[in-house]
Amino acid sequence: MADQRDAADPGKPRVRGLRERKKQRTRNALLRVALELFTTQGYERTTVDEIADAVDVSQRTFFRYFSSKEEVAFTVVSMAEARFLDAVRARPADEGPLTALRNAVILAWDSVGEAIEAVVPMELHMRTYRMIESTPALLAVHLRRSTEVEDALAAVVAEREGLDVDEDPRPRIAVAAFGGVMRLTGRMWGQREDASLPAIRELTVHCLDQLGPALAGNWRRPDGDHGGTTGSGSGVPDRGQSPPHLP
Amino acid sequence: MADQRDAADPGKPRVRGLRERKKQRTRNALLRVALELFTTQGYERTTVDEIADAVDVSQRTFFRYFSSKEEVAFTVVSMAEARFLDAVRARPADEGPLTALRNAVILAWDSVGEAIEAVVPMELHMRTYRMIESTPALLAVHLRRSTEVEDALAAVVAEREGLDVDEDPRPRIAVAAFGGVMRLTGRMWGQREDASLPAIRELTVHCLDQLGPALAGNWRRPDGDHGGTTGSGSGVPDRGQSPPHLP
DNA sequence: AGATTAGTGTCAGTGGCTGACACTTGACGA
DNA sequence: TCGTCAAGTGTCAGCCACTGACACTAATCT
Repeated sequence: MADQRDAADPGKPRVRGLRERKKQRTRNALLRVALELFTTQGYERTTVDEIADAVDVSQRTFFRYFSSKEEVAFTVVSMAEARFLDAVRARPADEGPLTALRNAVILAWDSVGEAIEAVVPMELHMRTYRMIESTPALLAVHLRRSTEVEDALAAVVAEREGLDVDEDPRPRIAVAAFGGVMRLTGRMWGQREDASLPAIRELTVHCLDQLGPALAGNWRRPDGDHGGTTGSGSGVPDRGQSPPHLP
Repeated sequence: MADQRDAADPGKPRVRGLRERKKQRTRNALLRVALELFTTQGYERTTVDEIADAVDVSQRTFFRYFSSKEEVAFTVVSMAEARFLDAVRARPADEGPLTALRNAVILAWDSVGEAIEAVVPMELHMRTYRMIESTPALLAVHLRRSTEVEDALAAVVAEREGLDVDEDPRPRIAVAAFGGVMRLTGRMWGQREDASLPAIRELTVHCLDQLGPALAGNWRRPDGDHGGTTGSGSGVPDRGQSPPHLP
């Protein structure tokens, strides 16, 4: 989104005026205080007035920095999402869709880690993530935001494969399945003790590796492996006809 | 949820008192008026006062029937979800997970249709669904509700297969992938002209049938048709190793 | 008919969020 | 250096979703 450096910019004086710095400081203070309060008292039990008072600005000012109470909760998550999207776009064109997604998500964790740490301590972000997952109102928004990412993702995948997103449903379907697994991963991450970067990566890989098997026929035989899961009309009623006994 | 008939109850006098009937009438009036206003003026531009006034009750009364403005928008959707869950539970035990889900969703549409029509005209419900999909605040809630359904679904699937939902991730993953496709289907339905029951069924089947292929290796070959879509490790990257060149 | 109680209206108050307007304080040219 | 300009902020008034408390009306029960 907003890039730090300007066109004519030598060394690294990212200061660009007192005004700018003050703004940055206020914004960051609001962000940290908000997340701190959210994660300790709970999201609903924290009022915007409280956050504003703690930073010693008016409520009105809070809303000039963040368009809503929700937005501040997702500030850091947004950054991570943007990084991931970039990572997918950077994948070599010869990788298949799911391979590219998979590799991107694995690699992105590092870059994401840095970016986060530059704004809030990693530990605070993890607490925030857990809070989002366990607060219904925020979880709802989180899921909607995720589908927006998935939309962008589908567009990228479609272009890589030379398809039209609105013609061929496969990009969207693949991304939807992938997204489902990623959300599940996120949830498991939130419940875990070990939230280190390697652990996250491993968990991600583990879950993604089971996407294929999970969709294969029956699971009772350890590795029964039937040809077509749903595609080939093996155990499936043909063409949506012949509904077995009505209820 | 609330069942209509009592223990000792002959013919079909579902009246059980004037009070009860009045309540039912008020609730239904609030529901219809709300959906009508939402779909014509938009959700955000409709105030609870407006709804209450139109039914000639106080705002306070509205909130005694519906715990929030959102809830009234999802009343009918809830019913449909409940029907679908029942349909899955009713599937014979010998069907595989995805087959059962697929057959259930196909069959459920009929039963769902009746149930809806008993409360609001089908046409109003369809407009409502479109509104939910196109109103960010409602879409968010819709997605969260969907994941709750998916959770219940995962539990059912796990039990059918004799697995523990918290041990084996496959039920959740399969349901997540399925859910992703269903959400996509819902979205496509909302955008379509033809919203008839057969059309919905066909669309559903079509999308579900592509879940397997979409996850299979590469799509550039028109019908590479790998025997085991994803089950056989054909197009799927091998075991999560070898992340290509680091950034 | 009278006692009971479910259902409702009224009122006052909280919290998220917005528009309008006046004031303070960095930025910048003369 | 000083005044001008405008960005950033505080204050105030107000809308809307939602809630608790309490009094009142009317269906139900005895």
